[in-house]
Amino acid sequence: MRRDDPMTAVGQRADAALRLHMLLKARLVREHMSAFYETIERPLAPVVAAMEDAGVKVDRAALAELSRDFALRIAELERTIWRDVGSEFNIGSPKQLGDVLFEKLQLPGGKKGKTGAYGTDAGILETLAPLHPVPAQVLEWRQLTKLKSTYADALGQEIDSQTGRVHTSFALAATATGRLSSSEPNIQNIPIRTEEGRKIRHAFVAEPGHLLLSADYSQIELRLAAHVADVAELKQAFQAGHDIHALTASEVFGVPLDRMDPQTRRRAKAINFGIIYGISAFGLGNQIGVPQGEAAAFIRAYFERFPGIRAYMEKIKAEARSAGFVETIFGRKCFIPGIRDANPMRRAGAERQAINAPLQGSAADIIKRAMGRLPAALTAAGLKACMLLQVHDELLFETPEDEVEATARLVKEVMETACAPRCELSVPLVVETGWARSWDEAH
DNA sequence: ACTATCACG
DNA sequence: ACGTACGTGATAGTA
Repeated sequence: MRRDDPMTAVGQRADAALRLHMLLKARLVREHMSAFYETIERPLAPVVAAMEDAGVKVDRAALAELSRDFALRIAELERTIWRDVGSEFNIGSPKQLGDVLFEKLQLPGGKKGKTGAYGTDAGILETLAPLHPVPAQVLEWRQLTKLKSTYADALGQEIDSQTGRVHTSFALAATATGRLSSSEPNIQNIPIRTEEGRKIRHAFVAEPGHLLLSADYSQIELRLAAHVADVAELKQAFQAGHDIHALTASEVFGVPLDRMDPQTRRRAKAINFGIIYGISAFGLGNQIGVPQGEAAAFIRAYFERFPGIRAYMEKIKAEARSAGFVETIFGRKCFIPGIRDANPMRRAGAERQAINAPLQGSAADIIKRAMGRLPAALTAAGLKACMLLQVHDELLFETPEDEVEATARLVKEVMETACAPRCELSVPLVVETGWARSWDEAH
């Protein structure tokens, strides 16, 4: 474009967008991704735009009260920690904390990382907790400062003073697997796992006369693993609605189902997570607190019971090596850049990505497909529900109180049949729904 | 700008 | 011997 071209700035932008469109469309055709794009991605854009525009109501006063409560408890913990250490220091400085724990208090632990700093993350502090009161106090201090700074304070600043709502930005093409991401503020990492954290989630509420409806896929990635690896026993367990972690525990550890204990089931659950992540003995051992050798034995036992899973992992790694990418059930390509790396460690990391990406990515395809269909389905049913948020395997709606049950039934149906008719699964998808005035109670 | 940490699925 | 669980984003400290 010449500088003296009479075209306006707006016209130049439109021209650039048109050229970019032609370029990208040609690439979609060349790579046979047009149908995928038109089915999954393009219908999603207006849906996500409407979600961003709608926002979600957050109780500013509740967050402010939490902030004050957290501040008091943080200050008290700070005094206790300083007293037990015998000096004042910045607890939020990993450097100073490392010096305190491993030099001043002489707790056992080593340097690590290329920076030569002491590690002080939650796993390490948990290991040290039986030896001294300070590590557990620091863990609680960290939890409360996280909740205060990231959620009670920063999230509170994002609330629109007119509407009382927060409006996130969803990125549709930011991740390697096809998931959405959320930022400014990120509403895909709102606390839920601890009682204190749930107090934050409790501040996400419905307008008067309305309810928040949550619908989430149950164990979707594990179901997809059973499907793509074609493991008869796992598929049957999902078809029968059995407890999959208990079944895994029974098979791997030889404990009869009617005598299953929580500890054994918890280990099996960690193994199942490991399968989705592209399991390693180090990672599993670290997660469940057993030596790497013991974890390796668990993995061997698992593969003996479910040889189809191992076969699938070998197949998908070979596919990634030859093509440089793996595919989801709807045909999305997930590129695996390090798969031919000469460095064994980096290559192993890429192999875990190759195992995980089709599972995480297929789950992303499925929920995107459901999201693309839901607005029209709701309208056709005469329901006024508004889709607000997506958190990877969960959708959150705001509905008039008297429509919530009908909406829940419709949403569940659309989500559970999201694969049809293009790619039928050999395992059922199950969606659980719940509703309440607040997001935490809707679960 | 980078690192460590931690919130979520 | 090495040193890793998969995918994100926000905050505070460090340099």
